[in-house]
Amino acid sequence: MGRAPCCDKNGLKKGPWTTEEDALLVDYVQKHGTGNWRNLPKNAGLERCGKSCRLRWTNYLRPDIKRGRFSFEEEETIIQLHSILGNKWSAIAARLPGRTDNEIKNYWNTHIRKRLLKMGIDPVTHAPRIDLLDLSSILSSYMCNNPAAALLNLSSLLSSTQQQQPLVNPELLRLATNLLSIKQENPELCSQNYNLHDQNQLCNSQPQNSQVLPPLQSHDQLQDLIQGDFSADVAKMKQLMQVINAEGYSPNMTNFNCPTVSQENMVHSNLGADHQTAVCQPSYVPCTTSSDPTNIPDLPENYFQSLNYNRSSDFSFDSVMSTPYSSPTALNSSGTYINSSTEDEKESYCSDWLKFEIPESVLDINDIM
DNA sequence: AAACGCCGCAACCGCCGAGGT
DNA sequence: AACCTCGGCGGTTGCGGCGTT
Repeated sequence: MGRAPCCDKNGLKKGPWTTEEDALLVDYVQKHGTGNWRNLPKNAGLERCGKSCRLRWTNYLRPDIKRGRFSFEEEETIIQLHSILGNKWSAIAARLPGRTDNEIKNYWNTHIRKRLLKMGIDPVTHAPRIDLLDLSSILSSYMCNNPAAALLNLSSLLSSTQQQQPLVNPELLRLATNLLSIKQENPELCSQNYNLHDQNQLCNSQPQNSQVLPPLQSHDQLQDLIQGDFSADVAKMKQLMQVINAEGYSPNMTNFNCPTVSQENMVHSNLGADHQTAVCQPSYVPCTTSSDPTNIPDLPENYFQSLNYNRSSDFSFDSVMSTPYSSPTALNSSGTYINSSTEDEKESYCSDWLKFEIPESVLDINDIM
């Protein structure tokens, strides 16, 4: 079966449209309307395939097409809709008058996607990148004596790194694996030497009380048990945990099974084949626009909790992250994102466009569902 | 001024589902 | 049921413009 290629290799013209061709197409459509695209080029005197004509018309020549730069509101809408609809460009376009799916798709791929990546936000899931949160989840699971959860997190992390580009620094993964294996093999040791102290320190204490590291006698015992160069790993892990802890990195993060999506941000949708799919409803964290990097706007109480990181966090993400195909730009000490290119500077209203409410007129969830 | 590389966007490609015969 | 046409969609490509060296 299958169907013959629309554009066949029949000597039909391909490539950019000339103004003459545009004029012929516009003239024909204005007189006869669209429909039966296959016969249209012949009737209009065009040496193009119908598909090419249709695309040219819908993406470029249609009179109601709005051209030019996307407005702030349009960007907001696109991002929000994409978080719900995914790459359903036509569905997104249907809610943006004057914009075509192709245009939105291009704009997403060339601007928004890159910007989200730079901010450490996964443009697919609209959640903070897993390497920023899952590793911390593993670490906290470990430190809170929950090796099962830690292993679960770690295995999912490992499988994701095998399928795609590595999202997590392999060295840190190895470190986490090492610690987990120690804990598995010697639970009593770990509970003696880390758990008693660490559970208080990491799970129950306030950040400001967490500067003290666990006693180090465990270190020697660990080395006795583990042949090889593990001391550096322990030191690194301690250092990492100290940073996480001292900086108040998510004191509530010990039990998040879904580290990137809070319950209040879940929207139930029946998009796609699944009848009831939970979809992330993101609420992004604004960065600051002003030159003052400490100027963090007031936010709802649960704003940062929804992302599972603390407002005061300046956990050094870059130190944890490897750099997939598009490496995020470093956060500075106040969580402001540092843009380097002129284009980024030009578009550095990144702060506000990350926090928004979508107009109900644009997004009627009933429509989508 | 020329060469080079990057980026954005228009256009193409291949697949799918709906509907007709 | 099988086959075909058509419109539509998402992913990808390739070219032209622009900035940098």
